[in-house]
This record gives sequence, structure tokens and C-alpha cells, in this order.
Amino acid sequence: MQRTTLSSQFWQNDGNDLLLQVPTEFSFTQNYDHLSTATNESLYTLKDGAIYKAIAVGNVDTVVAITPEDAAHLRIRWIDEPQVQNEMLRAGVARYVYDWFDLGTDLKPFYKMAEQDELLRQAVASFYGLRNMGIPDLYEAICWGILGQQINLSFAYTLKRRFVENFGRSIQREGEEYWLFPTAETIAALTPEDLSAVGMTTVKKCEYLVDTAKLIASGKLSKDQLLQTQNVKQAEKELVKIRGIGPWTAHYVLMRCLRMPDAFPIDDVGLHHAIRHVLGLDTKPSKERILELSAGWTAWESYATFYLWRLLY
DNA sequence: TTCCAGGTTTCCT
DNA sequence: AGGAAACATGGA
Repeated sequence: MQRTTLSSQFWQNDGNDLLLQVPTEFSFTQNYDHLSTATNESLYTLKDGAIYKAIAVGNVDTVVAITPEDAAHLRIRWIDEPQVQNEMLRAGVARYVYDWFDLGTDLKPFYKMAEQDELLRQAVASFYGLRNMGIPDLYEAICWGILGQQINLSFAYTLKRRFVENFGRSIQREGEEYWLFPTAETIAALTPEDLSAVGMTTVKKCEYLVDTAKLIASGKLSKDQLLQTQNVKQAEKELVKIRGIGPWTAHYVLMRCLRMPDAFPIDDVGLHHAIRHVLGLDTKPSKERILELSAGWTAWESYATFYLWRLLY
């Protein structure tokens, strides 16, 4: 897996703010617009062109606003914290945003490939500069996958909000409340019955959320462990051992959290709809057809999927 | 009312 | 290995 090494130069202080370098193939507007398509999102707020988000770094919870600075930088401003002198916190926030926006991936090869691809041509032209906005926290990524199984996306956001507001923590800043996703440690201490207030579609999902929380809290499952696997196939094999995680959720997590470029949730119904839409089909494409159509996406399956999803909003 | 939704498990041949 | 049924709520 080729990833740009995170140099210590990728961010700098500007007074109390941070300036974060972004690659050439980056559009703040495209990413902001993508975030705005989420219905009933509980983990960030969009207001007047800025992205507000609570971020946990170690034991510290903090809230920042992210805005475009110039073609090569983002500005990260703290909310209600005029003097942030904790260097670990500053670096941690910079690292989180870098990861969230997937700033380490060079999209030039993807765009070059996509221009020749009948499925992707339209999407990359429409959304140039859009990044695979990720889910850096492993437990959050797995929960979001499990919550979203076999239900419509709008209801999935409702379930996430209930889960977050029942079991997460919140910070008050300038009269607003900002929520952080529940930690694996918090949920590991609960029983499936404790999660009943969330109103999950199946009782099993509550078990899955508690079981995976225990795996992560105990150190038996981690991003490091998954990154040490040889390839996507091996990482998928590790993940589907876990009850509640099938091929779709495994690839979804590898794509949004582990950032594996060739993760490919091929069973995703949204992907099927997007392909049907682009090709003007009457019915959803077969798996065989999708494999044919995606043959040229090698090592870019995750970005191809992300861009096709974007067509649906 | 019926169908489908960012699927997975379990139970069958 | 591969297929069918059960799961279960909410929106169109």
C-alpha cells in the first residue's frame, strides 16, 4: 500500500490556529458539499462554510472549526479556547483532520484512470477535489457499518444519533453542543439490553456493537493489527470472523477507516443504484457485470465507489 | 399494503 | 460452495 509519509511539515501554527497543507487535487467546497448531504448527522455541524467538529485526542476533548484558507491550506480554529498550548493536542488535531480528509492520497493516478472509464468519467468531472472523507476511529467505523446494514440511510443516521446521544460525551462551546462518538471502552462495559433505547432493527445488532467494543477495548482488534495484514483479502478475513461483520461491512471499514485503496464493498446496494443510474439500466447490475465494469479500477476501487455514491445524493 | 433499504447469520442441500 | 429464509424498523 503506497501512502504519503506524514511529514512533520504538513501543518504549521498561525497564532492559535493551525494551517494544514492540502494536496493539489483538493476542493474544500466538494468535501463540504459531500458532508452536507448527510441527513441528521450528529458528529459534525456545518455553518456558514465552516465545519465544526468535536475531536478527542488522548483524554482531551476539543472543538474546532475547519475553513478553507487558500489553494494549498485549510485553517483549523479552536472554538472557545484562545490559548491551546498543548502540543500533543495541536498535533493530534492536525493528524485527525489529515486522516479524516484523506490528505495523504495522491489522486492524480485515479483521475487519469477515471477519465477513460465509462462509469467514473462523469463523477470525477462533477466532483473534482472530493476526498474519501473517512472515519478515523475503528470502533466508530465498525458501528456505523453495523448500524447501516439493511436499512435506509436516513434511518441509519437516526440510529447513530440515538446511539451517540445516549452513550457518547458532549462538549458545550459558545452555546452549542458537540458530540463525540461513544468509545469502545464505554460500550464494552454495557449489555446488549442497555442499548435497547437505540431502537435497533434487530436485537442482534446490539450484541454485535457490545461484542466488537469488547474486542477493541481489550486490544484484540485494532487498526495496527489490521494494517499489518498483507492485503485487503487478509484483512477482510480477519474482520468477517467477527459476528455482525460480513463482506460488505469489512470492506466498508477497510475503505473508510483503514484507507485501503482496493477495498471494494461490491455488495453495496448504493453502488448498484449508482451504476444503474450512470448506465441507464432498468435493473440493478449483476455481480459479474460489476466485476467487468470495475476491471480497470485496480487499487482504486475504494475511490471509485466513493465517487459513484456521491452521484446518488 | 407492499416493497425495499449502505446485509448477516443460520440453516439447508 | 452456494442458496433460501429469518431478521425487524421506517419511508415511499
